[in-house]
Amino acid sequence: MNDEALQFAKAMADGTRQEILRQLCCRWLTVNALVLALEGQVRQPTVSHHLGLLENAGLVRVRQRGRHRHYTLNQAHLTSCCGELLRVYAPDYDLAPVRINEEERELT
Amino acid sequence: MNDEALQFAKAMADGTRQEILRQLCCRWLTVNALVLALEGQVRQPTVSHHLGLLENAGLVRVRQRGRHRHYTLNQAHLTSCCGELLRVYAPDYDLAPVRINEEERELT
DNA sequence: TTGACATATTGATGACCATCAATATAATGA
DNA sequence: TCATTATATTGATGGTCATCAATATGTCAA
Repeated sequence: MNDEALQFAKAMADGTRQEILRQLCCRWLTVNALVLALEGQVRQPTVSHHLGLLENAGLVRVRQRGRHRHYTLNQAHLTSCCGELLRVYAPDYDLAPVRINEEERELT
Repeated sequence: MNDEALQFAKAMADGTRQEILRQLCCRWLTVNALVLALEGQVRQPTVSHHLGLLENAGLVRVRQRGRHRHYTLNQAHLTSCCGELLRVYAPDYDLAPVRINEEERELT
Protein backbone atom coordinates (compact mmCIF):
# COMPACT_ATOMS: atom_id res chain seq x y z
CA MET A 1 0.00 0.00 0.00
CA ASN A 2 0.98 3.57 -0.72
CA ASP A 3 1.04 4.89 2.80
CA GLU A 4 3.08 8.05 2.42
CA ALA A 5 0.59 9.56 -0.02
CA LEU A 6 -2.20 8.78 2.41
CA GLN A 7 -0.47 10.28 5.43
CA PHE A 8 0.37 13.36 3.39
CA ALA A 9 -3.21 13.84 2.20
CA LYS A 10 -4.57 13.36 5.71
CA ALA A 11 -2.13 15.91 7.10
CA MET A 12 -3.18 18.44 4.47
CA ALA A 13 -6.90 17.73 4.84
CA ASP A 14 -7.62 20.36 7.46
CA GLY A 15 -8.06 24.09 7.05
CA THR A 16 -6.29 25.01 10.26
CA ARG A 17 -3.26 22.89 9.34
CA GLN A 18 -3.05 24.46 5.89
CA GLU A 19 -3.19 27.89 7.51
CA ILE A 20 -0.40 26.86 9.90
CA LEU A 21 1.72 25.65 6.99
CA ARG A 22 1.20 28.93 5.17
CA GLN A 23 2.37 30.80 8.27
CA LEU A 24 5.43 28.55 8.50
CA CYS A 25 6.35 28.95 4.85
CA CYS A 26 9.82 30.45 4.49
CA ARG A 27 10.20 31.40 8.15
CA TRP A 28 10.69 29.94 11.59
CA LEU A 29 8.05 30.64 14.24
CA THR A 30 7.72 29.64 17.87
CA VAL A 31 4.47 28.03 18.97
CA ASN A 32 3.29 31.19 20.66
CA ALA A 33 4.21 33.36 17.70
CA LEU A 34 2.19 30.99 15.57
CA VAL A 35 -0.79 31.20 17.92
CA LEU A 36 -0.59 34.98 17.63
CA ALA A 37 -0.26 34.85 13.85
CA LEU A 38 -3.44 32.77 13.70
CA GLU A 39 -5.24 35.66 15.41
CA GLY A 40 -7.44 33.86 17.87
CA GLN A 41 -8.59 31.15 15.47
CA VAL A 42 -7.36 28.40 17.75
CA ARG A 43 -5.78 28.01 21.20
CA GLN A 44 -2.26 26.93 21.99
CA PRO A 45 -3.01 23.26 22.75
CA THR A 46 -4.73 22.93 19.40
CA VAL A 47 -1.75 24.46 17.63
CA SER A 48 0.60 22.10 19.48
CA HIS A 49 -1.58 19.18 18.47
CA HIS A 50 -1.45 20.15 14.81
CA LEU A 51 2.28 20.78 14.96
CA GLY A 52 2.83 17.32 16.40
CA LEU A 53 0.79 15.79 13.62
CA LEU A 54 2.59 17.81 10.94
CA GLU A 55 5.97 16.93 12.38
CA ASN A 56 5.01 13.28 12.39
CA ALA A 57 4.10 13.58 8.72
CA GLY A 58 7.47 15.21 8.02
CA LEU A 59 5.89 18.43 6.84
CA VAL A 60 7.51 20.70 9.42
CA ARG A 61 10.96 20.86 10.92
CA VAL A 62 11.71 21.82 14.52
CA ARG A 63 14.55 23.46 16.41
CA GLN A 64 14.71 23.71 20.14
CA ARG A 65 16.20 27.01 21.33
CA GLY A 66 16.12 27.25 25.10
CA ARG A 67 12.54 26.93 26.15
CA HIS A 68 11.29 27.86 22.70
CA ARG A 69 10.59 25.53 19.83
CA HIS A 70 10.86 26.95 16.36
CA TYR A 71 8.94 25.37 13.52
CA THR A 72 9.17 25.81 9.79
CA LEU A 73 7.57 24.29 6.73
CA ASN A 74 9.55 21.44 5.16
CA GLN A 75 9.21 22.32 1.48
CA ALA A 76 11.42 19.44 0.40
CA HIS A 77 9.18 16.77 1.88
CA LEU A 78 6.02 18.40 0.66
CA THR A 79 7.49 18.52 -2.82
CA SER A 80 8.44 14.87 -2.59
CA CYS A 81 4.91 13.93 -1.54
CA CYS A 82 3.39 15.86 -4.43
CA GLY A 83 5.82 14.08 -6.71
CA GLU A 84 4.62 10.76 -5.35
CA LEU A 85 0.99 11.70 -5.94
CA LEU A 86 1.80 12.71 -9.50
CA ARG A 87 3.76 9.55 -10.17
CA VAL A 88 0.90 7.35 -9.00
CA TYR A 89 -2.15 9.29 -10.14
CA ALA A 90 -0.93 11.22 -13.17
CA PRO A 91 1.43 8.91 -15.06
CA ASP A 92 0.67 10.73 -18.32
CA TYR A 93 2.23 13.88 -16.94
CA ASP A 94 5.80 14.89 -16.46
CA LEU A 95 6.62 15.35 -12.82
CA ALA A 96 9.46 15.69 -10.36
CA PRO A 97 9.41 19.35 -9.40
CA VAL A 98 12.96 20.43 -8.72
CA ARG A 99 14.58 22.73 -6.21
CA ILE A 100 15.59 26.01 -7.82
CA ASN A 101 16.77 27.83 -4.75
CA GLU A 102 19.86 26.16 -3.42
CA GLU A 103 20.70 27.99 -0.20
CA GLU A 104 19.10 26.71 2.99
CA ARG A 105 17.29 29.21 5.14
CA GLU A 106 18.45 28.98 8.74
CA LEU A 107 17.34 30.37 12.06
CA THR A 108 19.20 33.64 12.71
CA MET B 1 -8.84 31.25 1.40
CA ASN B 2 -7.27 28.52 -0.70
CA ASP B 3 -10.27 26.27 -1.05
CA GLU B 4 -9.29 24.11 -4.01
CA ALA B 5 -6.20 22.78 -2.25
CA LEU B 6 -8.34 21.94 0.77
CA GLN B 7 -11.03 20.14 -1.19
CA PHE B 8 -8.34 18.22 -3.05
CA ALA B 9 -6.58 17.13 0.13
CA LYS B 10 -9.85 16.09 1.75
CA ALA B 11 -10.80 14.04 -1.29
CA MET B 12 -7.43 12.27 -1.21
CA ALA B 13 -7.47 11.73 2.55
CA ASP B 14 -9.08 8.33 2.52
CA GLY B 15 -7.58 4.94 1.72
CA THR B 16 -10.61 3.62 -0.10
CA ARG B 17 -10.77 6.68 -2.33
CA GLN B 18 -7.08 6.41 -3.18
CA GLU B 19 -7.64 2.76 -4.08
CA ILE B 20 -10.59 3.75 -6.26
CA LEU B 21 -8.48 6.36 -8.04
CA ARG B 22 -5.74 3.82 -8.68
CA GLN B 23 -8.31 1.49 -10.23
CA LEU B 24 -9.60 4.34 -12.39
CA CYS B 25 -6.17 5.37 -13.57
CA CYS B 26 -5.90 5.12 -17.35
CA ARG B 27 -9.16 3.24 -17.83
CA TRP B 28 -12.91 3.63 -17.67
CA LEU B 29 -14.84 1.41 -15.27
CA THR B 30 -18.52 1.10 -14.46
CA VAL B 31 -19.55 1.27 -10.84
CA ASN B 32 -20.10 -2.46 -10.64
CA ALA B 33 -16.81 -3.25 -12.35
CA LEU B 34 -15.18 -1.02 -9.77
CA VAL B 35 -16.92 -2.79 -6.92
CA LEU B 36 -15.61 -6.07 -8.32
CA ALA B 37 -12.10 -4.69 -8.77
CA LEU B 38 -12.10 -3.68 -5.10
CA GLU B 39 -12.63 -7.34 -4.25
CA GLY B 40 -15.17 -7.08 -1.49
CA GLN B 41 -13.47 -4.25 0.37
CA VAL B 42 -16.60 -2.11 0.19
CA ARG B 43 -20.20 -2.38 -1.01
CA GLN B 44 -21.75 -0.65 -3.97
CA PRO B 45 -23.41 2.22 -2.06
CA THR B 46 -20.08 3.07 -0.49
CA VAL B 47 -18.40 3.12 -3.88
CA SER B 48 -21.15 5.35 -5.26
CA HIS B 49 -20.71 7.67 -2.32
CA HIS B 50 -16.98 7.99 -2.92
CA LEU B 51 -17.47 8.45 -6.66
CA GLY B 52 -19.90 11.29 -6.00
CA LEU B 53 -17.42 12.95 -3.72
CA LEU B 54 -14.55 12.47 -6.17
CA GLU B 55 -16.65 13.79 -9.05
CA ASN B 56 -17.55 16.82 -6.98
CA ALA B 57 -13.85 17.42 -6.38
CA GLY B 58 -13.21 17.15 -10.11
CA LEU B 59 -10.96 14.12 -9.69
CA VAL B 60 -12.97 11.75 -11.84
CA ARG B 61 -14.85 12.13 -15.09
CA VAL B 62 -18.10 10.37 -15.93
CA ARG B 63 -19.86 9.12 -19.03
CA GLN B 64 -23.35 7.78 -19.11
CA ARG B 65 -23.81 4.85 -21.52
CA GLY B 66 -27.28 3.44 -21.31
CA ARG B 67 -27.83 2.40 -17.76
CA HIS B 68 -24.12 2.23 -17.07
CA ARG B 69 -21.95 5.04 -15.78
CA HIS B 70 -18.30 4.90 -16.67
CA TYR B 71 -15.77 6.66 -14.47
CA THR B 72 -12.13 7.48 -15.02
CA LEU B 73 -9.44 9.36 -13.14
CA ASN B 74 -9.00 12.99 -14.21
CA GLN B 75 -5.24 13.24 -14.31
CA ALA B 76 -5.34 16.83 -15.56
CA HIS B 77 -7.19 18.15 -12.53
CA LEU B 78 -5.12 16.13 -10.09
CA THR B 79 -1.98 17.53 -11.69
CA SER B 80 -3.38 21.04 -11.45
CA CYS B 81 -4.13 20.56 -7.75
CA CYS B 82 -0.64 19.27 -7.04
CA GLY B 83 0.69 22.29 -8.90
CA GLU B 84 -1.39 24.54 -6.68
CA LEU B 85 -0.04 22.84 -3.54
CA LEU B 86 3.50 23.28 -4.79
CA ARG B 87 2.94 26.91 -5.71
CA VAL B 88 1.62 27.72 -2.25
CA TYR B 89 3.68 25.46 -0.01
CA ALA B 90 6.93 25.01 -1.93
CA PRO B 91 7.73 28.38 -3.52
CA ASP B 92 11.44 27.54 -3.50
CA TYR B 93 10.84 24.67 -5.90
CA ASP B 94 10.17 24.62 -9.59
CA LEU B 95 6.74 23.29 -10.30
CA ALA B 96 4.10 23.02 -12.99
CA PRO B 97 4.25 19.37 -14.03
CA VAL B 98 3.41 19.21 -17.70
CA ARG B 99 1.45 16.83 -19.85
CA ILE B 100 3.74 14.64 -21.93
CA ASN B 101 1.16 12.38 -23.48
CA GLU B 102 -0.99 14.44 -25.80
CA GLU B 103 -3.69 12.09 -27.03
CA GLU B 104 -6.84 11.79 -24.96
CA ARG B 105 -7.94 8.32 -23.98
CA GLU B 106 -11.58 7.77 -24.84
CA LEU B 107 -14.17 5.17 -24.08
CA THR B 108 -14.24 2.60 -26.88
C1' DT C 1 15.88 26.27 44.70
C1' DT C 2 12.07 29.08 43.24
C1' DG C 3 9.19 31.49 40.14
C1' DA C 4 7.94 32.59 35.54
C1' DC C 5 7.43 31.31 31.00
C1' DA C 6 6.91 28.06 26.79
C1' DT C 7 5.13 24.03 25.15
C1' DA C 8 3.15 19.38 25.51
C1' DT C 9 -0.25 16.14 27.30
C1' DT C 10 -4.71 14.58 29.11
C1' DG C 11 -9.49 13.86 29.06
C1' DA C 12 -13.91 15.35 27.55
C1' DT C 13 -17.05 16.89 23.96
C1' DG C 14 -19.05 17.59 19.66
C1' DA C 15 -18.71 17.40 14.68
C1' DC C 16 -17.75 15.13 10.67
C1' DC C 17 -17.65 11.08 7.91
C1' DA C 18 -17.06 6.06 6.19
C1' DT C 19 -19.86 2.32 5.97
C1' DC C 20 -23.84 -0.52 5.49
C1' DA C 21 -28.76 -2.45 4.58
C1' DA C 22 -32.72 -1.04 2.65
C1' DT C 23 -34.91 1.40 -0.73
C1' DA C 24 -35.55 4.60 -4.57
C1' DT C 25 -34.58 6.06 -9.25
C1' DA C 26 -33.51 5.29 -13.87
C1' DA C 27 -32.82 2.83 -18.12
C1' DT C 28 -33.35 -1.24 -20.93
C1' DG C 29 -35.49 -5.23 -23.21
C1' DA C 30 -39.46 -8.13 -23.80
C1' DT D 1 -46.66 -2.45 -19.58
C1' DC D 2 -43.53 -5.28 -16.61
C1' DA D 3 -39.34 -7.41 -15.02
C1' DT D 4 -34.51 -6.77 -14.78
C1' DT D 5 -30.36 -4.50 -14.23
C1' DA D 6 -27.33 -0.45 -12.81
C1' DT D 7 -26.65 3.14 -9.88
C1' DA D 8 -28.01 6.63 -6.47
C1' DT D 9 -30.12 8.00 -2.12
C1' DT D 10 -31.65 7.55 2.67
C1' DG D 11 -31.14 6.79 7.42
C1' DA D 12 -28.65 4.65 11.05
C1' DT D 13 -24.35 3.52 13.39
C1' DG D 14 -19.73 3.56 14.86
C1' DG D 15 -15.25 5.55 14.49
C1' DT D 16 -12.09 9.29 13.86
C1' DC D 17 -10.62 13.70 14.92
C1' DA D 18 -10.57 18.95 15.89
C1' DT D 19 -11.08 21.60 19.72
C1' DC D 20 -10.84 23.16 24.38
C1' DA D 21 -9.83 23.81 29.60
C1' DA D 22 -7.01 22.05 32.83
C1' DT D 23 -2.77 20.35 33.97
C1' DA D 24 1.87 18.51 33.43
C1' DT D 25 6.53 18.94 31.76
C1' DG D 26 10.48 21.33 30.74
C1' DT D 27 13.64 25.38 30.65
C1' DC D 28 15.65 29.49 32.01
C1' DA D 29 16.78 33.49 35.22
C1' DA D 30 17.67 35.04 39.60
